[in-house]
Amino acid sequence: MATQARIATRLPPAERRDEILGAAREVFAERGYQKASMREIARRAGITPAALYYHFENKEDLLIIILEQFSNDFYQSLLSCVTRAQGPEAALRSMLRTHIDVIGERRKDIKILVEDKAHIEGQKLGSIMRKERDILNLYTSCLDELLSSGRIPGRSPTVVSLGIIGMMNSLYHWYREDGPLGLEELGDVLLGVITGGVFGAGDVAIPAVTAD
Amino acid sequence: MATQARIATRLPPAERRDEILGAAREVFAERGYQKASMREIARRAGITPAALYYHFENKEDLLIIILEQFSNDFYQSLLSCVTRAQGPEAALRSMLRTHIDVIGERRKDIKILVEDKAHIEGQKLGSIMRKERDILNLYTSCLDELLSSGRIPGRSPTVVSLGIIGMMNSLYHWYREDGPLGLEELGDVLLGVITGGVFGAGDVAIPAVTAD
DNA sequence: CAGCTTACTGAACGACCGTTAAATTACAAT
DNA sequence: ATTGTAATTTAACGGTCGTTCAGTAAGCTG
Repeated sequence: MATQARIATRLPPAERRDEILGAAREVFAERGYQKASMREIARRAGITPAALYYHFENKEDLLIIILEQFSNDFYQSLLSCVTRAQGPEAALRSMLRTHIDVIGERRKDIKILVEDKAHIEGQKLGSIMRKERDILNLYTSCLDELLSSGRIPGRSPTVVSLGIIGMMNSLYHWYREDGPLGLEELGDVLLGVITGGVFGAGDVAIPAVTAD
Repeated sequence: MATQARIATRLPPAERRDEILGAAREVFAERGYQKASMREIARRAGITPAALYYHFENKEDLLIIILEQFSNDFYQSLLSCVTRAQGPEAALRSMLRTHIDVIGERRKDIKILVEDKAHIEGQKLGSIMRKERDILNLYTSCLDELLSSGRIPGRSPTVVSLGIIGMMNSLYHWYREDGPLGLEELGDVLLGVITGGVFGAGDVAIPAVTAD
């Protein structure tokens, strides 16, 4: 009811920026970018709409910063899987686990990335889509290696990667923290399907060299 | 430049309705429901914004009708796969193929369903989500049968189904009609991954009873 | 041709939106 | 205490949106 304190407690720009970005992430994820209003973002950040424009250029700027931040983090997480893993097979497994973890931890971000990236106009969209392409390439080069060493059948790595990413990302639609299955169990199931298929046993039954 | 003919040629309501729904489908798919304007829909339908309200209640009404139509069609297509197939395994394969075909033919509809259904408020949303649940159930009961007859490993059919649907639906994001691979080839790859997994041979290598 | 219904138009209303300019306050340094 | 500046507010502009309503033209019926 009360419209809060008359004036916002003054904050160093870095902190205020973070609070605004946090509020924007929430509102974007809840309402979608188009329906999200600057007034609502400001309200949640505890400041006036006009104050947003002291810290950011405009609404699209908020979206861009959120998505660049997230897609970079996401890429780095997956990259470190490849770096640390011994061989493409272990790398693939590690990436899938990490992918699921990231979606669990940052569901709002991935929803915004998938559903609202299209509303970015101009060159900034390119930079984000390039990062997405980089993520795709992490999967495809993994599959390329497995393919050329004859450990997987000859299917288009790009299409397989896109399919995998599609399945992983679909998690944000239906995963509920209070659901019957935890993230790890969901990971077991999806990882099993991707590695072994519906009819295969998944992790257990892979006729691979590097099985544990 | 020219704002078109002064007055729209008079049309029987059924035809006009279809034209409006077609225009709405296009604009919703291109811009997203929130950014789609009634003025733009009217422009493409060749009539005045006000005329929309002679045929439909409001903007949300357009969305609801489009999505109810599509989700019903979608459900019926998948249901007929189950009906016609002999046994759950053939049914699953048939459903996957049909799923891919539907996405190829009605990419706009599925995009609207996935991205904009959340903007429907009230009881109508329930009816659409119920149809989506029905679609999910077609997959899960298929997997249930396979599970209870011991032909697939014991993974949660619901989670597997959601994963499958997620992978299938992701097609609408990246499938391009003028891309290097046709829909059928994409279907081969995805069906292979789902049935046999990344490491398995897919269709070919299934140790199943009803193989063709 | 007259009259009635049906499909559509023209014009506007009120609401909300992103954004900006100028005024104002909070705070650190002096 | 005073000043200077950095952070925020107040107030408003221009624009677009969904929607409404009174009027108008089209086309069938007699």
